[in-house]
Amino acid sequence: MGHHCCSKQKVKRGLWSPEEDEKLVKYITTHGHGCWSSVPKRAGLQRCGKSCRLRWINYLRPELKRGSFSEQEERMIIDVHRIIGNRWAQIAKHLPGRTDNEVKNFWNSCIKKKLIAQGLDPKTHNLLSPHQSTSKNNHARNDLHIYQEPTSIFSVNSQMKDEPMNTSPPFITLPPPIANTTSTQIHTPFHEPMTIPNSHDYPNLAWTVKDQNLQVSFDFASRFSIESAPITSPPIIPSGLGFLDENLMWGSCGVEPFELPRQEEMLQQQREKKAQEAYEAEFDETNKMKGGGQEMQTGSLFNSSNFDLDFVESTMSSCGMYCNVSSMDQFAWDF
DNA sequence: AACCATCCCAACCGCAAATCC
DNA sequence: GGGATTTGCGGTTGGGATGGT
Repeated sequence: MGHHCCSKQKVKRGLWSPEEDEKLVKYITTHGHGCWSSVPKRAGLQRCGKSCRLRWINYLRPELKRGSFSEQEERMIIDVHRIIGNRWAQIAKHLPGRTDNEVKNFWNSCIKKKLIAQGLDPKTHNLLSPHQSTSKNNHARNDLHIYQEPTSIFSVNSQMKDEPMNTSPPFITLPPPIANTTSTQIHTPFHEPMTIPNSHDYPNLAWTVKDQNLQVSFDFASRFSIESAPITSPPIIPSGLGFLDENLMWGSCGVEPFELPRQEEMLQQQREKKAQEAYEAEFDETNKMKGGGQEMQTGSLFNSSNFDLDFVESTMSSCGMYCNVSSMDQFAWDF
């Protein structure tokens, strides 16, 4: 069984020796890695390029943080995993100095067990049914105050990921939003506490908003937010669309959950106004055509047969947001 | 002390996406 | 455009470390 990248050479496998580490570090710090498949030869190592890459990324990079995970890190992993599942590389991006492998190992060896002990299914974060969890486990759940009972939307999310797309996917249709009556202060890692309208109508709604510079997830149930990159452009959420991962989009309760950093405020207002105008203009022009002539009403459910998903994508992209709805079969839309 | 079971994590594997030519 | 190569990812494994008997 050979390696594609180095089938001719005989390659060493298994644990790396300190000498090999030294060679690799020395080579990469002076020359950079370049093409990984050429690294072993140039660095004088009898390894395959893939192995070198892995060793560097997971162990030798100077920016790596070693040692055990902090409580905040653990919490972050659980929170993000709840939304995006086993996407370790994505999760690791929220934890500076940690690798996907490290996060995955930590999950498998530690967090998974904790969740099970707390009566939660580590895959779905749903409560385990009584026959799945022991009485001892149920008892342990009493300690659990940070994990809310998981939401329907997460169940839907995981089902959609697991099921082939040619089956009829589960979906939710959100009722029309009710006027906001109260508001909630939430803390974000990137600016001062913000006020958002409460989401009483959709207490379990979660979403991820993405653009090139920002990825924020917000879960109304557990009230957390995360940041993966500095904000340099404003998040704009036209007409209350919410995202769950890049492939899933759900109508939201029609609130814009983010304020911008003060220094961005002016710029943001301009962008938002412009984007909103563009969006409205485009919508006015095309909604009848694209929407199959149907009147779009709050809470309407659309699918690929009566609505042009490209239109959604282009609309979102005109607002500077990344969105891939091609795998979606249907979604709800609030106006 | 010896044996065994379990845990943990570095490393491997196969696959898919991205990139190159 | 398409085959070859490279890169990146998630699942899995092997073996050393640790704990229990």
